[in-house]
Amino acid sequence: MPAPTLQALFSNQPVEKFDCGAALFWEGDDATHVFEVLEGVLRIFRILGDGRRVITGFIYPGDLVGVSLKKRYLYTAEAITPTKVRRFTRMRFETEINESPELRPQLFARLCDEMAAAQDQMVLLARKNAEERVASFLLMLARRLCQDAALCPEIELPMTRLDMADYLGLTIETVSRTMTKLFNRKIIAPSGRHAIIIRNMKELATIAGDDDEDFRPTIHANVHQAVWPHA
Amino acid sequence: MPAPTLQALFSNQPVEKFDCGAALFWEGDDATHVFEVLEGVLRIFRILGDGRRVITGFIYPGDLVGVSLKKRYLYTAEAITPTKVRRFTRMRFETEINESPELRPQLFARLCDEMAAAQDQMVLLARKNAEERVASFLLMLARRLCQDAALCPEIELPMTRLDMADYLGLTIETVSRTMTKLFNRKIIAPSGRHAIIIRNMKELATIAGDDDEDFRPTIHANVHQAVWPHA
DNA sequence: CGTTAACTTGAATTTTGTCAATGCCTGTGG
DNA sequence: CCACAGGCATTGACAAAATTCAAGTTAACG
Repeated sequence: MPAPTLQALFSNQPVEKFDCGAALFWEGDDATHVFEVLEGVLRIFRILGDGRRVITGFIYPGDLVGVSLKKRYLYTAEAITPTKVRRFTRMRFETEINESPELRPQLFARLCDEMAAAQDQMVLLARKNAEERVASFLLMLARRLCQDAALCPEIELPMTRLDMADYLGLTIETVSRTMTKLFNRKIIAPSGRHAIIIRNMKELATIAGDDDEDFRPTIHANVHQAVWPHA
Repeated sequence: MPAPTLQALFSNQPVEKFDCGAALFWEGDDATHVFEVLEGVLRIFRILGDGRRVITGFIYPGDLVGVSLKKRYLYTAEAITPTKVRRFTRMRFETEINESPELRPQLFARLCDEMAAAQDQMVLLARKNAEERVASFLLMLARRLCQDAALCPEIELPMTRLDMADYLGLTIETVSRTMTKLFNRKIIAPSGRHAIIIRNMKELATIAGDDDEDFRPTIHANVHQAVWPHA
């Protein structure tokens, strides 16, 4: 018996295909299934009452969708490219996880990664300007798409500019202008509309602010001394 | 033997006190312990290289801190008010969780709640304006501090305006101005500097956009048809 | 009761969003 | 294989929202 992994768990399930724009599930649907993505890219998003859309993540092959949830899905998952997935019922998935001491920590680790990504995104949305957001985004893709980013500077952007905007909390125009600026500064180069080449990874990282996001213990200590008066 | 709960798990650990401004741990520290908060309020935050601060959450009694993590803490946790906590070593905590089929789903549920909160926050930061952000924040506190919000309209705000600003992705001035507007419109009333009274919960919820954040399936279907040209 | 930090308010500036027009891929059909 | 249509992306001019800078005001604590 091979070492049980999350991938292996799904490997006997039939493969399903989704076309561009097709939804795996909708926000508010009963959370009945968990999916593993084999091929393709998905966007997961929520929509406010007046139509504003927020993309909370992009899903790539190897990722799971629909795990970290409640009774109902908290977001819609939609294919950006032709996509292949395998699925489990939620109940069966939970049983399998619960019964396997090997699988549990794997799932836990994934949730922690997801949480870490969510926090990075909160930092981006709360305090980074347009240029920093776009740079951070491109850098994240670069890191996700290949381990040694220096080796494969070409990055595919399967999502539209509108997707990027709704992920970065910007408008499509601001994303476009910011990309143009990065092109002009030779930090990236266009490679068709849906790919770029990173020409200056170091500079991109500097702009993104991913360089030295480090804490500086001596400083914080007395800066933010909040006082609780009604003790 | 009583039904095992996460609270009970900590109940034999000694109680530790932290003063205002004291840190339980720093971003980047080895993640050695998990904490349960008994009393007080904490802020958890990260700092960018140039000093910009992002508060990713406020922690109240009953919450756990330091769980959803990697080798190192991803954020600093600092007491906003005099705080009492109990702690476990991470290792011992993991063992206990792993050995208890009752505790595991409880922890899992908490992580899912945390993930859901993180997504709400991403929506807030990506697409809501200042007024919506502040209203959402006050509403969240109201819901957290008492079940039936109508019954206890007074809400304590132990954090400073700067804390609120760094949580909401705004400046301290914008938070102040927005609060003033809500005061003038009689939606909330000040109760000292560190508490408010909600005078019109319904209106506050409308402003926050928490009313009808519902999906409208018929609309999305063909709106965001991204195309993948390089198939 | 005075000192100091926190908060509020105002005016000017900057960034990003909005609206509108143009340009360019991409996929389709001749 | 090429021409064309339609969506997507880019660009520009203007408007709006939030930030920045600069005083003032208030409230907590010694």
